[in-house]
Amino acid sequence: MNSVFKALSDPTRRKVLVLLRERPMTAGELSEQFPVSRPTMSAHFNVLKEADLIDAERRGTTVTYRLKLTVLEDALLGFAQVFGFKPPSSKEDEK
Amino acid sequence: MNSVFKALSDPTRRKVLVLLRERPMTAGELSEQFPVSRPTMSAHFNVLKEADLIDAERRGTTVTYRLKLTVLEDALLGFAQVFGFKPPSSKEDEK
DNA sequence: CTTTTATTTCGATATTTAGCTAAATACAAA
DNA sequence: TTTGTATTTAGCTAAATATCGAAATAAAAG
Repeated sequence: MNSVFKALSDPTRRKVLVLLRERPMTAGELSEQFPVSRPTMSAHFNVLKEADLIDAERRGTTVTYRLKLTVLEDALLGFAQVFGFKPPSSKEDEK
Repeated sequence: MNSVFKALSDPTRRKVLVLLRERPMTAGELSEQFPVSRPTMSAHFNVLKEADLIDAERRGTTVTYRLKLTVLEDALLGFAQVFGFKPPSSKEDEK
């Protein structure tokens, strides 16, 4: 859980997670969204992998990253629960 | 919000927040709970103050720190909501 | 006014982190 | 098998962070 919070402490990495929320994306696609070099992005992907927040699958020359939602959810909600936070009710819930 | 996640990235600081969840505590009381020096703890308190997660009140020679729950809640649940996490239903909720 | 107690600031050091460029690797295609 | 494309690794620097002991500050007590 420490590694998860460490991973979340960088805004670039948080944004990567948000992007992956929609669909898996390749290292290249992700890198395009940020004003930093590809090696730097690769290092960020590694931190996220170490924290088990994403996983990687190689297909030919490309590597596709996928969000591991449950790990993120457990860390975030687990910590939130310690403080007794209730989530805001969304429109979705009310349907 | 970046400063909040930065603040949460250190286990000592997360534990300080957990301790303050029960009641406000002085710098000294908090420091006793950790195997680091008082100056180091003071630096951690500063990071938490910068992130607006705690506030300080001086009474005589002691300084009492208090958790600012709403700031923590907004950051945590705000981020969780981006991912559509629903919090686990607690026994409390069901009462 | 001097001493004691609680806490913070200062100054130094060690470690970690984010970033870069250049080089290496892994495949696919020609 | 050479070339091209995608990505990672290596090696580096600069900046940020965590830590310490010693000194400074703030307030109360004697």
